[in-house]
Amino acid sequence: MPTTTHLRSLQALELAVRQGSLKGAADVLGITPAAVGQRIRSLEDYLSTDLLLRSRSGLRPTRELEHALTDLHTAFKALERVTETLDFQRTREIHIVADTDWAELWLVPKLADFQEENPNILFCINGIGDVPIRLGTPDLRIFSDDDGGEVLFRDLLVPITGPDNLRRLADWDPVNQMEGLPLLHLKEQIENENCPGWVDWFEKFGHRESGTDRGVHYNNARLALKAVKLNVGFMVCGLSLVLRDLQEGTIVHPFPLSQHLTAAQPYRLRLRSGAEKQPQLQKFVEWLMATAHETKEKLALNL
Amino acid sequence: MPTTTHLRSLQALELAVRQGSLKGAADVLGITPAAVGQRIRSLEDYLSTDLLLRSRSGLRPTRELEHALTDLHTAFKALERVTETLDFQRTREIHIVADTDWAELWLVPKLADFQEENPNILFCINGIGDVPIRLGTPDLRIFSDDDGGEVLFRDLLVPITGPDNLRRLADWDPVNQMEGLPLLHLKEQIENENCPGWVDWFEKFGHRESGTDRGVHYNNARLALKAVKLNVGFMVCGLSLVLRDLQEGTIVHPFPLSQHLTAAQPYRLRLRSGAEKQPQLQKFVEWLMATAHETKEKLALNL
DNA sequence: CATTTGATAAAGGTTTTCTTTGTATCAGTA
DNA sequence: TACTGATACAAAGAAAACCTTTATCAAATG
Repeated sequence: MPTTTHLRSLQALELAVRQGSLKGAADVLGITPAAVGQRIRSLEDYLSTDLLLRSRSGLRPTRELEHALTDLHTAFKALERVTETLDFQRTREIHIVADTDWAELWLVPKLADFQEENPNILFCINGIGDVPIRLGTPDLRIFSDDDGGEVLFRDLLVPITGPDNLRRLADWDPVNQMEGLPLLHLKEQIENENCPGWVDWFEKFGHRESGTDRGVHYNNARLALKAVKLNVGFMVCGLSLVLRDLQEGTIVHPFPLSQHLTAAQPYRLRLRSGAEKQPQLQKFVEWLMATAHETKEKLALNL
Repeated sequence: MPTTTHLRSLQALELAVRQGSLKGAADVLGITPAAVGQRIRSLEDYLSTDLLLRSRSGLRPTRELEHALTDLHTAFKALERVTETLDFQRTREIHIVADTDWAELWLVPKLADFQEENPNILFCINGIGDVPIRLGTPDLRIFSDDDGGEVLFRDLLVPITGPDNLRRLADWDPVNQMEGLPLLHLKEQIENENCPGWVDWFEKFGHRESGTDRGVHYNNARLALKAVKLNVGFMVCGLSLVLRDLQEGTIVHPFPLSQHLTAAQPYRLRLRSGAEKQPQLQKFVEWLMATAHETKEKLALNL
């Protein structure tokens, strides 16, 4: 009962014949041509028979090999079907459920970098992305709550507005500078005890006394931010979510950043159990932690 | 185009299902059950799906796996055929052509030790053995000539006889002790210039003057040795070939071993080119050199 | 209840396998 | 013919996969 050895050699061999070149096989396998050559040579040595007639312009199986070729193809075609059935490609996907604002304004803009490095990893974030949503536990959950998980960073909440609105401030009441100006609120800031907004900010830093809870309510930060950029008014927003906008000048912070509130909870990352063993998630989490760390440092600089 | 990874895991998986136990698969693969478990677990981790329902009494594939099982079997059955076609089993064989006497009296008796350690390696020595002879170059050639190759040891040639014959010596001519006693010759000793026999021995050490080339001729040492043990007469024989017989007392050397001739050439080992890369030959050559070294030292002790 | 058998876990070591780097060879082209 | 680009080959060191060992645990067996 001969148990097959040199499986990887056989795989390389089969591919090399199919592709007609070591290079071709190497590309498919995602390794170097030299490695493919070594795989095949090692089998040839083991059998002490030549299997491939090599030439620059294409390969040919030797007679020895030719007799085995049909079975060889059969085998690896079958294995490919196994591969598909067992859903190997799932291991190329990452499914994330996260705080909407954070996902839209922090994660997604930065994700392009990661995907450039890892074009084969597909994402599904809050149900949308490269691949359709799946049933079952997502790979990662990222929220600003106290349910545990690894801390990414704790956000700062600061007032922002469109650049044109700065002028209006200057002309205004010298004591209560914000009095009467249009406020934008996030639904969450109103409803959620732990999500500080204008009310808390005015309470702490002054600048306005009346109607601190009045103004337009937005369902999510992305829309509110859009409005801010159109100079609709003033909002209190996670600094981490708008660092780039501030840098680019599409929005401004009318008060010193020292006048900020601190988020009740940091953003935390929770990994589906078992997920830490999957290579694509290892990569992604590593990148995520590093990128979050960058943000954390930028926030610290602005204190 | 998903290229299949974890080939060995899939192999282990397939075998485990077929055998119904990790242990069974391990035995077939020639590795430990723990290793089989690891192979399969690594795939399960990679896919983050269970594939096998383990229990002491048998394994069952999970539903996930069940769908892939047909293809999995197809694949590895096909690979087995490939294996056979490419003649993997040749790599379990060692084909030796060697000096007949050396093979029969030195190699074969010692070979049992090696085969005990390596029960899967099959031998064909001078056309006979576990497997039939093959066309083409044998893996090893071992002869006492000057055609090059690695030296095993140089034999000493000494007179031997059956234990009962010693008494006859004692009663005999005090000067020419061997005069008139029955001599056994090997055909080679007569025909081959470089194969010293009685003629050369008497010439060098005396003990007999007439008819040193007379007596019975044998085609090979094994038969002659058999006759010696039956006290048929006296022969000159390679010491290495009869060390054990001397030790056991089934034969004796009537003269001090210092009265020996030296073989014209040592035994030399020549490996078929390319053979050094085959694992079974590496093992065997290593064993052979070590064992030959032992013999060499025993010969040196007897000088 | 003791024993045996088989699965599991962790640690450590070994072997494979891969990448890197540099060279040689061939086919097509100027 | 010399040049150029693509490919195969070789060797060495690095990385990853793989295996063994040892010990533990649980079910099956006597």
